[in-house]
Amino acid sequence: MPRDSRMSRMLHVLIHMDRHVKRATSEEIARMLDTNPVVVRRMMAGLRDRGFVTSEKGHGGGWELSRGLDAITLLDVYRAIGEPALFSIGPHADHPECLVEQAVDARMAQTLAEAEALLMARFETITVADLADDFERRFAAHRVRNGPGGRCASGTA
Amino acid sequence: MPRDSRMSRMLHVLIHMDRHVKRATSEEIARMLDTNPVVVRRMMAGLRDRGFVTSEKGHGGGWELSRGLDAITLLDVYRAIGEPALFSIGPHADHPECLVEQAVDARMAQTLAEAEALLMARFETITVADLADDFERRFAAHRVRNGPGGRCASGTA
DNA sequence: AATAACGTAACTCGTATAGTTACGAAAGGA
DNA sequence: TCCTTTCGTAACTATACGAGTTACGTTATT
Repeated sequence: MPRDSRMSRMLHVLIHMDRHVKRATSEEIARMLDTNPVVVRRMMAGLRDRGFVTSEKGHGGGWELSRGLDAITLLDVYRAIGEPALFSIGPHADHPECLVEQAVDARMAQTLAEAEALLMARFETITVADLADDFERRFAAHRVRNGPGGRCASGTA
Repeated sequence: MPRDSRMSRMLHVLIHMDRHVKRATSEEIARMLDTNPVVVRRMMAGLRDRGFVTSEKGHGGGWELSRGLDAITLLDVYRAIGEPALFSIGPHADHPECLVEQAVDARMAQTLAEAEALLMARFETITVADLADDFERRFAAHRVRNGPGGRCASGTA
């Protein structure tokens, strides 16, 4: 399993906030993600700084969406969590002056950059609302199979 | 710097073996990569198992290319080192039954798979000989700037 | 005031590559 | 035969970074 799951987890949270909980504390979100409130605050700080969610302290506080899911792209979320490294493979400058190493690493960098550009282009096109629609389709199919039930098959949020 | 540099390093070694050293011990290769002979043997074991290089024990032993660089693609090398994980981002199954999580992770997986397919297609197209040609062009330009000199600007191999 | 919540620093944990040590096996030379 | 060179490999340590945890401060509501 890849080491960095922040993007996936933040998307998960945003959809739950839109569909199910409206305002949620870090504690509640932590239960959705099966983790700790501190991890949640850390991951969501960037989303707050960029205006996708707001946080309120004190009684009745918590997190709230500050715009519609159709106004948040996957690229927005990727940037909000700090644009973490995409690839786990890459160069390692053993002898930076070696022209062989330079040639190899330049091609590797260029090739990875193409893949990165593709990913960024996709991320820019897909909104969180698109993912929420995917969820609705799965949910409809789920109701056909299992009959009417809770809003989330997991019962956790 | 990405954590896994095996592919880049193996490409570097293959080109040096073709152009400069023909037969090299793990010790010599370790110096090219500024590392340890054991690390070299570990990384090259897969290349040997797939027939791209041979290893000989004892006096006068070492590593040797067993085919031309134009018969080795980047995909061959990627596979030979064990097809390591490409991406450092991805899902994290917190609540596998949650339909929201499923929807998010399915899209993420699909998008990453597209980028992976692009990379694999590129890797399949590019041969190590292409990288060696890149090196030759850099070397020619280097000689124009600095006059005739050693075969490798680093002097390390 | 007391309580509920976020904000954040600082530390530990998990995991995978990289690096190191140690030792065995094989090949060739003296 | 014995010694040296070299690969093969297990096992351990070092490093890096996201994730998880603890602790404590701040703010807002009751």
